[in-house]
Amino acid sequence: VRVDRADGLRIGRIVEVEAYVGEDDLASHARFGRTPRNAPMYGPPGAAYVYRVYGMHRCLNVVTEPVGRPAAVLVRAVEPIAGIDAMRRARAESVGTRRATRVDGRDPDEALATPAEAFAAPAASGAALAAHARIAGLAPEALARGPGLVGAAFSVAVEESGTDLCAASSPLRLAIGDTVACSSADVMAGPRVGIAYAGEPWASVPWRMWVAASRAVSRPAGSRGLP
DNA sequence: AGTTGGATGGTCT
DNA sequence: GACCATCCAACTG
Repeated sequence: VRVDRADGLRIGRIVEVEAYVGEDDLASHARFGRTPRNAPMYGPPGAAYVYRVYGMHRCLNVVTEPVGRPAAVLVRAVEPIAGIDAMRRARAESVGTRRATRVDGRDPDEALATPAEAFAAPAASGAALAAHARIAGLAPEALARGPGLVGAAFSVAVEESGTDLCAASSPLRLAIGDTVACSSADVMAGPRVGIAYAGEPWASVPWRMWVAASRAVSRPAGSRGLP
């Protein structure tokens, strides 16, 4: 995946995904049929489906099936390759604006006007400064190690939902990388995360897949620190 | 190292 | 009005 934003190019290798296929998949956003939000899932493959979760995080999906059959793959983790500083700034901005709002009671748009200011955050609260320092110290593999973190690191916007990820003119797109190489033996599969509500068989079907050797794969809460 | 609760607002019943 | 395809900080031990 690669994104061309104002502050430069960011590129990463997708190392973890989850598949959501069809309206009968009770874990899928398409389980209620077509709605304004999930409409891109019913559109042409290769498009983005971006949605907001828990009121704050953005998740990036890739539409995968022909028109009329709703399906998408959630990008759960990305191994940064280029634009790592920009990813750090984007991560700090997303956390910094939230903390500035909550802690200082300031308007987020005024509190941290630019990504650079967000990263430096000289006027931010102690809590915001701590968050920025933490992100500055993260290993590159930890910058997009989770679906919400991918959205933050690549500054994915819900307004980009439905855009073509395969067009060279798109700021956000998929591209064939240098290290495509991955035999099926290098890829592990297991149940999808955070969808227990769907019930069986959907809660257990092994449609989460990840590159076994990658250190950028997400970890369950409680074992999130770098080894 | 593992668990818990808070943030936060669109989306769908 | 309830529910999240989540992350983080603060807490326990």
